[in-house]
Amino acid sequence: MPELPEVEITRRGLAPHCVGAIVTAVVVRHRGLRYPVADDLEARLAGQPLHAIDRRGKYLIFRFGTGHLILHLGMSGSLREMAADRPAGRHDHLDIVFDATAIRLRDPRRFGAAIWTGDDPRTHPLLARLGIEPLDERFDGGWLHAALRVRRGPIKQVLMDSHLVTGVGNIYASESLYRAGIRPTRGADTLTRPACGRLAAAVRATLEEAIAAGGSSMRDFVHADGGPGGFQLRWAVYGREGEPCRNCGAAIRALRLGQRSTYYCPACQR
DNA sequence: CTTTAAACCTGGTCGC
DNA sequence: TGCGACCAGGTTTAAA
Repeated sequence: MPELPEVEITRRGLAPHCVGAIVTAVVVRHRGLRYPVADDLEARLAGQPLHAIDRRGKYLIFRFGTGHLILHLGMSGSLREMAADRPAGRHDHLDIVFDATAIRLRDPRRFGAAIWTGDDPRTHPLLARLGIEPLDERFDGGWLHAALRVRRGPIKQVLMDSHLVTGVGNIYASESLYRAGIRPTRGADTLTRPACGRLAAAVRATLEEAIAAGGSSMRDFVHADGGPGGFQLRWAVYGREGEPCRNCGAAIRALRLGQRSTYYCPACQR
């Protein structure tokens, strides 16, 4: 479900409800996430003040008094703030309770993760080697051009490598490449410096627009308050095989790249 | 070192 | 209606 914009929207939606509050209880209903949820998570969190919620790529980092809870929403996860006594559904695996309200993790496919660490979370093996944040000002044409020089393979797959650039998922990769006028199959090391400038700007603009629109139109995405993701944004190419390009009218094409659906306009993207 | 495929898991959709 | 095949926003891990 979530790429970087959805994770960021979740972060912003949750923070006002719980930053500064103290954890009164933790409920784990299913410990079988991508990694087993630690048996002592409840004991670790109880009584802890929540100082902040940060984001690194698609990971959320909850900063508590004595350590950090690293959460990932995987493919189908969502986090919502709600009344603590609201009945839990089949896929509601984790609650962090602050008096009368709770933050609830729902994740049908259970590709998500909830990991406690007492150390600096940025040194955690899952986070330590993540690539540049695409919204970081250092992410620009020059940076991208230098990075792509040594990368083989289709630009779309390279763009989705979280150890190069973190947060760009399958949908936004297709959308950004369309915006930049670059074909997903183009060899990453063949992109010119100007093309890299267009691509870096396109990635940034696509992500920022999605955040501003409040979560784009992901199928299952729900806001931290439970409202729908807002359907203000429509994809330019994603999921539109056979439909006309909004720029030139050509039929959008689909192909598979690294076992992932990929969409592009054969006329606008070279 | 790089690049690619398999694995994790549930649920929805489509064709027969 | 049922059943199997296939698809879905991610990322690690193992294999080549």
